[in-house]
Amino acid sequence: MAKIQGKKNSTKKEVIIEKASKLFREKGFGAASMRDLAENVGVEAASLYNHIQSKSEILQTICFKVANEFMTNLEQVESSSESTLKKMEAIIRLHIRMMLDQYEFIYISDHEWRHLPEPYLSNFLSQRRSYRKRLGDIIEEGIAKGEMKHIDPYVAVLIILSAVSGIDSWQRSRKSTSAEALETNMVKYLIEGLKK
Amino acid sequence: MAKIQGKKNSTKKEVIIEKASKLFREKGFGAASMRDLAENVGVEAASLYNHIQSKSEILQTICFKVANEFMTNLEQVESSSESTLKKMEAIIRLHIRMMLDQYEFIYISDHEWRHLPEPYLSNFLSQRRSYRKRLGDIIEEGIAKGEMKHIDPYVAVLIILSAVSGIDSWQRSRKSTSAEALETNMVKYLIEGLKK
DNA sequence: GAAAAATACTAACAAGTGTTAGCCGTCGAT
DNA sequence: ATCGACGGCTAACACTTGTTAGTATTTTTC
Repeated sequence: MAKIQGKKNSTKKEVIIEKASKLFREKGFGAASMRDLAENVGVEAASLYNHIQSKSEILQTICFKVANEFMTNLEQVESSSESTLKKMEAIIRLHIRMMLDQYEFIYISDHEWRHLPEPYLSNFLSQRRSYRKRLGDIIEEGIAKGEMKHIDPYVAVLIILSAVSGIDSWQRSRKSTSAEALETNMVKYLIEGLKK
Repeated sequence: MAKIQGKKNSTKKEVIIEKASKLFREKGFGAASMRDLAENVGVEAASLYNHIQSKSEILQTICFKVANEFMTNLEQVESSSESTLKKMEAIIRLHIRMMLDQYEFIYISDHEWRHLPEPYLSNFLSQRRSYRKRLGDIIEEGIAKGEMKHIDPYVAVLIILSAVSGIDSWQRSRKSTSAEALETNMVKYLIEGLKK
């Protein structure tokens, strides 16, 4: 029953989702067609439906895979016994690294979630809201403990998340700056801005 | 020859572009249809073509209007005789304010430029590259003059532009934080991260 | 090797896409 | 009063969309 198609030991469904993520990023979810996708997979459009149920199921899979991964990692950080600054640094580094090596998935989760059908859309947004809230709580704690400067936690979260998400416009022109330098400099900037 | 339709003294073409910007933001350029737009304007789809030439002409108009506005303001700042820190602060404040009161236009210019047809796409991207380069030059000068901490200028620009662009996800949930507080806190964070 | 399950294909659907042609009414200018 | 431009309308075009039915072909299981 299992199939070992594609390049490595991955389901055809996984291959489809991988190709789709590349396509969705390039053209946007709305402008990417199933016939486009089929051609990239090397198959006729109708054949895709033996592995997936609909176009938007692909989007759902990608968005929630990313959301869950971030959520899981946040819980791990939260339950650690580091300082609040170290916690934020860990989260920032994680975001940067995921952006670097799961670029396509994260880009789509960041930019194409608008096209999720209900009730997934509401679900996704509520998960996102919760994530940001919990990041804000860490910063609030950091301020209370005197480890961070007095700043609106929500604005700080906004800046941090937007900044790492902006790496997408670096991805193409990765000429001058290396990945390590990018991470180092970003952490420097973003953490210095928090420190008291 | 001029017509005084819409609400204020604005051309019908301007009304169309305004409605379109709202629609493109909500559904994305690809998913927004001309019939959708027509309905919002209060007219049949075909009638739109008495005022515009194509769907993508609308996108071009919006994208280049925004790009030119930013470019003009950058030139003004560049030619001033303020310190490099003041220059960056002025630019950041300008970005935030434009994001607040020209939200729809800027959002589209930020997120939907991918759908520009050539040669406008290349043109747009080159203008964007130039803008970032010149911002980076200001920061480089700030470092050389000892006003800013040693940081990769390109990364700093990336962070700043992404952060202000991220205000879009604030726009909807503008409950807790006021516009002034948002600006104050953002400037605080972003400038503190630069200062030596 | 036969039976069964999985997955490919072709053809087609109903709906929606941007856009054009051609027509008709409403104005302001001559 | 007439002309001509303007801007609205209806119909239609040529295509693309996501998706389904039905059938053939390949692959797995026994």
